[in-house]
Amino acid sequence: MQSRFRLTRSEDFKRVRQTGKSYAHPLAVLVALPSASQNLRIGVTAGKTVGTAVQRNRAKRLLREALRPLLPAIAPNWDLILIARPKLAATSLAETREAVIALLNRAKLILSNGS
RNA sequence: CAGGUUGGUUGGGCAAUCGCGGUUCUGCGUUGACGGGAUCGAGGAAAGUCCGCACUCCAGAGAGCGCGACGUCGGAUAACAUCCGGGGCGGGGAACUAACCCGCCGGAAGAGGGCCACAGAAACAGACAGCCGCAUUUUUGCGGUGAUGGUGAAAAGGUGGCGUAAGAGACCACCAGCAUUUGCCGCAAUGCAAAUGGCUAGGUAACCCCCGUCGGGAGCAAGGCCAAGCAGGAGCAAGUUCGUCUGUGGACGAUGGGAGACUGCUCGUCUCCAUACGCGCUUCCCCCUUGUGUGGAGGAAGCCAGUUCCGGGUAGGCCGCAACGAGCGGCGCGGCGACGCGCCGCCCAGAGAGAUGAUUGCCCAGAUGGCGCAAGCCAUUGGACAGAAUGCGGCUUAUAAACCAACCUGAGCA
RNA sequence: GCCCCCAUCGUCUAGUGGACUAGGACGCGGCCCUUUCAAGGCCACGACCGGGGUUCGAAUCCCCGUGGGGGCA
Repeated sequence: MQSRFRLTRSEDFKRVRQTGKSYAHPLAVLVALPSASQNLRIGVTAGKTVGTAVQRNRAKRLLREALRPLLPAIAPNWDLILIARPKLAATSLAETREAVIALLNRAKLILSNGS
């Protein structure tokens, strides 16, 4: 996921967190908000409750890697935030991917149900 | 060979595919939220933020006070509380003890103050018991005594003698310790030796303090710059005349005026403003009136004018800031060493919600199990602590395991 | 990232100039009182964040670590 498709500005995060709709999962939380722009933007975040810097980076990399093959199937015009939870640092990529797919399905953001 | 100790190095390797960040080059019937190539991309601790610097801003005539840090000697260094080499004391390490390791280091004689609970007579000096002398009403008073008892973490140098009423460095010998002087090795601390002195001086300065050295304060969210806007501030400046039309409110034109921009200046050109002042609008006060701020009269204050300049702070963007450095690697020289000097070569992460990940194969340590006398073979498993954010030098803390070198002790062989 | 502060029973705190077997309140447990409950009374349990050091002696002083909190024009 290239950086221009990420959420970067602090106020964007604030807006999505405050006005978006959130979906919870034991491993992560998804917050979604329809956006005015034509493109999908995704922010991945891990707070201090996840653990040390190594564990936070690990959690964010897992979420990005789990998200990467799903990107073409996700509906555009959305701003998304994925928030890591403490258990995520100790899980595998396959479990993370299942969690992300489940969250996206619940938010009805996956366009083609091919996979 | 066994055991122990210290120092150093590494911190899995190679390959393939997909993906990410920086720099740079580049392609185009499609200049894109486009594509392609090259190259670089975490650590020994990046961590804790405990010290020291660089750098930046603020303050400041100079100096001092205060506060803080440090304190054996010599050296290294940009600097340090760090490092190297030496010294002293205490502790650990085979209950002694080797290599070696750990901690501490000015001053309590030489300024002064404070504290030393409980116990004990007494904590730096005041006699509880005991001993001795004198007096005495025979059980007390006065005096001497730190040699004895017990207390305590600490009790007036120790042993022996002489001496005495009893005792005491009061005196003597030896020992321990202190100060001064001299000599020797050493740059020095220190050590060794001798002489002399007074014979004794408790501990605590990680209590205040004294002496010496150093430090102005804050920290890259420092700090600098930029576009737009806002808060705010400052300057300048009014209402000319004439004509036409008219619905009498005004509109248009001309002339002149004001402010500004362009320019080095003038001319010139351009933009904006004004002749909005009335039966005006807003608020307040007061009077009359009304079902009612319903209607009316009066008074006060404000508005009906713009334009130019200056101009924040936060958020945003750029710089600081990632390629020239207390830089890295190699070689040589000097030094016991920390380190320094010279030559050659190299350019080596840099974001700004934060780039290193995923999958697969082979190999390398390691662990477990099985087979084997052994070398070894097979299977399964499996890679510590941990992620740069202004940079650097240290310290401290976390860390699976491997390799190399040196030293010590013991045993054996030559 | 940079810079500060704090840590004492389950909770809130006192003690910080060394003497402590660490005090108090609420809570918890037991007993008494009451017909019972509450209130009250008595008793008990219960802590110096961890490790080193200085000192005769450390909650206190010094160093290192751990955890928590706060600030940054």
